[in-house]
Amino acid sequence: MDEQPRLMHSHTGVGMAGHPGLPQHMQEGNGGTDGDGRKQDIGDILQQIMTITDQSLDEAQARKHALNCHRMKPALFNVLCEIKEKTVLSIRGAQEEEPPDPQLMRLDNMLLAEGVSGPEKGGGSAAAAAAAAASGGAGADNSAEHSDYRAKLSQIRQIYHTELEKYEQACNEFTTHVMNLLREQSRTRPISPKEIERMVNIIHRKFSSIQMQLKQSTCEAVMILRSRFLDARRKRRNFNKQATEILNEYFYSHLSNPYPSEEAKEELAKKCAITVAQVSNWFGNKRIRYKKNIGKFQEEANMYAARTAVNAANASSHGSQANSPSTPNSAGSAGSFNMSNSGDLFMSVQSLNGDSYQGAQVGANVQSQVDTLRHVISQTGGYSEGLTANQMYSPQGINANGGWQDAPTPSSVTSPTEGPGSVHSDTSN
DNA sequence: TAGGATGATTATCC
DNA sequence: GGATAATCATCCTA
Repeated sequence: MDEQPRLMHSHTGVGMAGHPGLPQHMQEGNGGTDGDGRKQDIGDILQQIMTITDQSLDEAQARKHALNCHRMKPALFNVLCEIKEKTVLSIRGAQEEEPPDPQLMRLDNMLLAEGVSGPEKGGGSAAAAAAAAASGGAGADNSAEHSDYRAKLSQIRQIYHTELEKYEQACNEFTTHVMNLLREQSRTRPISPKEIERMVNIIHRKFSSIQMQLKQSTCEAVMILRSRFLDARRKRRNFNKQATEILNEYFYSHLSNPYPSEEAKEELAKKCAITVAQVSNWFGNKRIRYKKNIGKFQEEANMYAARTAVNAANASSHGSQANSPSTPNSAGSAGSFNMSNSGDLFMSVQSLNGDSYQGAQVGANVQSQVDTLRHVISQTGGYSEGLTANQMYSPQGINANGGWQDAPTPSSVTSPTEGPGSVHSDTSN
């Protein structure tokens, strides 16, 4: 009991005496005989607390009960809470104000953008659509992959939400448990609501770090899925025969300047049921491959030239249809465009095997040219540089530098046609 | 199954 | 920004 005055002094020195937040009955304890009595009470309580650990369990329990029932306990408890709050918590509180984790924000944003978190809006169909658009592929072919992507994304979303729910549930349970424990303990030691709140925050932070791992894993899964989906765009499908023929017809009919305008590309794309980007790709590939191996493409060129000639012959034999003829494409060709202004197609025509176009409708004059040219070609081994005005087929569009000659870019696939029989070369013209 | 054909992608140039 | 050239990846056919 010798220590009692020292202890009291110590505590009052910290914040009891004259403390603005001190309860009225405690403040009154600074003077008077009643005050001396209360001091004695508080000293008593503190002494009991100090010695409680030295006692046996039963004794301690009994002492705890006695302390809990002590008439000065609430007052002392409040003071201790206040002291605690003003020292430890105020310091920690300042440190707790942390900015939001940028990594977590990135993950959240990504999950939101991919349609994994946030309200369900088609299971990330927007992302899939964007990916499909980026691929430039035709919609029909992508639809299967698209739905597959959505299904897998939906699966990821479901797993994510299930796990997230589990985490949240566990977090809530644990928080409740800890809060109950603290409330229980707050009967015997000063635990303020603020401290409990702080503890809850700590728990939430711990669980949110676990959630971040979940979010990270989910993001990785989405990225893998996305990359696989985008890789799928490399899986190409050959264009159908009809589309290839339409493109080839245009290419060989504009051989001197095989650079379709945007309009022409759009129209070709529409006719071929492919995208404009695919048309551009096709022409890019065709130009380079044609230039690299003209000889190889000669037969093909001849074939398309023949078709044009047939077209011309048809036009000729069926009277003047100069204003609206269409290229007699291969059977079943859905769309065709005028090849008339396509004089690159040589003065006359040649069939590869002689049987690809020799229909009854071929005009006699054309047939005659065919025969003549077939002869010439057979003598020259195909393409002959010696051919001049009546070149069957020549890489006339390519200049000495390996580039294409300058020629007006056709403004449209359906360019105005020339009169029947005007199958000629741009260069010769 | 090998090899050519072909659509797509990428780096580079103008 | 569009064209070219090289290359990749897949399709197709003998």
